[in-house]
Amino acid sequence: MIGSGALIVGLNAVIVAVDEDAPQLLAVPSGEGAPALPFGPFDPKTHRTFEIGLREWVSEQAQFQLGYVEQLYTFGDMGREAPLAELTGTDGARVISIGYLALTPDTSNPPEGGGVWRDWYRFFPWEDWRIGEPAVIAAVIAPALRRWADEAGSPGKREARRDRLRIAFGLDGMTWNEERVLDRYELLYEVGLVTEARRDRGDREAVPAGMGEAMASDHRRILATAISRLRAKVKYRPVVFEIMPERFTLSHLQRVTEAIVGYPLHKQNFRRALDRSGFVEGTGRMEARTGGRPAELFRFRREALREGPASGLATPRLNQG
Amino acid sequence: MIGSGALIVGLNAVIVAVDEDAPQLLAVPSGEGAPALPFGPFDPKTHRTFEIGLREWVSEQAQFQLGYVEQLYTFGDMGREAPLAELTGTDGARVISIGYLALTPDTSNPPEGGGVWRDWYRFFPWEDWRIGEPAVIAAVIAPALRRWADEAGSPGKREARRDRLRIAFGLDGMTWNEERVLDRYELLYEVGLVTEARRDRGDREAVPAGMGEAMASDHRRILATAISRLRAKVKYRPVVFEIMPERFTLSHLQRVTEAIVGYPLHKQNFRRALDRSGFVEGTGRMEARTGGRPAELFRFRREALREGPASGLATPRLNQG
DNA sequence: CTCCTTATGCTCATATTGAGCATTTATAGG
DNA sequence: CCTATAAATGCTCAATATGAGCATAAGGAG
Repeated sequence: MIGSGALIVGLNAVIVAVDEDAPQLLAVPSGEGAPALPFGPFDPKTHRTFEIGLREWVSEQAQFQLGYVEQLYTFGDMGREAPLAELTGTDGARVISIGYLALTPDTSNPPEGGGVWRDWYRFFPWEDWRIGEPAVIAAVIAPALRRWADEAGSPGKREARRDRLRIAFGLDGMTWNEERVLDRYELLYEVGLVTEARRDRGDREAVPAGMGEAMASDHRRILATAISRLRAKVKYRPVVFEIMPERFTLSHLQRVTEAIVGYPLHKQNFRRALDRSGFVEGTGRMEARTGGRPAELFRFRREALREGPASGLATPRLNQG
Repeated sequence: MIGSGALIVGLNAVIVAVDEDAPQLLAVPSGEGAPALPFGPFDPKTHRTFEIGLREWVSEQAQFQLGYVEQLYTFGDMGREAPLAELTGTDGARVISIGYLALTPDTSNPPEGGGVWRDWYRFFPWEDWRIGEPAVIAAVIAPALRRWADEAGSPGKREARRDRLRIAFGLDGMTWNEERVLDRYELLYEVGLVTEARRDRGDREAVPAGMGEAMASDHRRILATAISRLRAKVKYRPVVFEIMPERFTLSHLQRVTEAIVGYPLHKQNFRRALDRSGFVEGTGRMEARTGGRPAELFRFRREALREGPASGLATPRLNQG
């Protein structure tokens, strides 16, 4: 056990794969029961860089090679450690976590080490707009947030709170911005609508139903950061292909993209833009689909990265439900 | 002195202001002579969050309040510490730096603590395309990079190196992407064209002229990260206003934006887009300019943040020299 | 009073987007 | 073999957004 005042640097990985259409996240069990993100200590003596350290313990623990890896953010607020103590075996020390986003096309093998793949929308039900606005927003979130805004001390604060919730959740005619995943989570935390918020202040009362599954420590915040980053990134870098199999149909690519951004896309326009981007090329082979005309199998053209200026996939929103 | 094996977490701030038109950076002297970024240790006992810690020592050391602050990246590669030892008084310990970008409109007072404002292009001459392609690219960088590519062991590696330099520097007809500041710096470091690269491997031979001023430790890399981030961010968030004075002319705003992105903008189109964005409003007051028709003074409409979906300034490139 | 300089206004041709309609090509069931 | 269905693809059209440039307006300096 390490005494208080000490500083521990850990690495947390949000490992994302995709199972046909749902975005999947590698979760490991934690002592408390709430799922956690894979966590590994950073050892300054043996790890030359963070990324090397990360790849090393992931491949050790989960028997699993990471492909694309990107640093997200470093989390170090006081108060993170208590819930982590059990998980990391460090008691009282300040724990800093460097969060990483990792993408892999490899979802087949349920990885070793007790990890399981979990649909990320299980933790963020309000983020999935693929089949329209999630009911929990109108039923639970919006009313609770408005109540919270009304309770503010001064008229000025009330206005500030109202602005904040309108921007975060696209209420009152403002448009929903799918990239504000972290803003929304932090707002819900502050208002006390997610389990972690109550747990962290010792309140054992349950939150309303539909607010998603809690995670250990501040891992849900880290996941929110990862989703925000990934949703932004698909639009300016062809990262989706890091989680696609070698060959895929355009519909599959669309389903995966939709799963990431969280809203339905206009099929024809998605294809038109994809076509212009030059990111994919047909293989001539067909997929033996279920029902309907067979689709051609495409593959990612890595060369495209060298050609144009770096851009990602267009995500033409499909309006109307 | 702290023994090796220990881990120190520090905070580095890239503090940016703008002096009429040049982007300015707060630099402090380091023991070696090369300028450094302000650095402060992170104390887990007293700092509740990184950001609080950062603001605290900056205001203490530089007598100076930070406005906008954003975490950039956490740097921890082995080998950073040697050059830092002198600067931080820690010898042999592994030093991790959490880099922050801070913006302030306050450039007037040369801050306390020995810091000075420095034009950031002094460290990155090849990044300033405001008056056309910097001569050093064709004269020094491109030939050296091509030589490096030709020296690669296998044809495959040669091609990979060629691709890399073409993408990074927009050679051979590829377009220059102003956001790849970090890619370019890392490439130059790898090739040994910047002083830091040679210093870090004990080579005392000078680099070619025109490759910019070196900084302490890996601070130039941190600065490159900051510039990359800021160049990307101005396009999707109205962050420029964080370094503008309360009132400004549209030309001034344009000059500052140009200074950040590093290329000239098409004036009329810049204004048209700005106008549509609703970010600014005229104040009716005029600036007593030097030469030419007086310009109206504008101010940032903070309310605009609440209105549309979050976007930044359009940066319509002005083509032709 | 004229020229120079910078601020502003406007126009036009060309992409890019957002929405939908129309065809083509399999599979499943009489 | 013929027909209804389900997808995959192809195309069209109007509404915007973007890239370039011409034209005017308004001070200050000879």
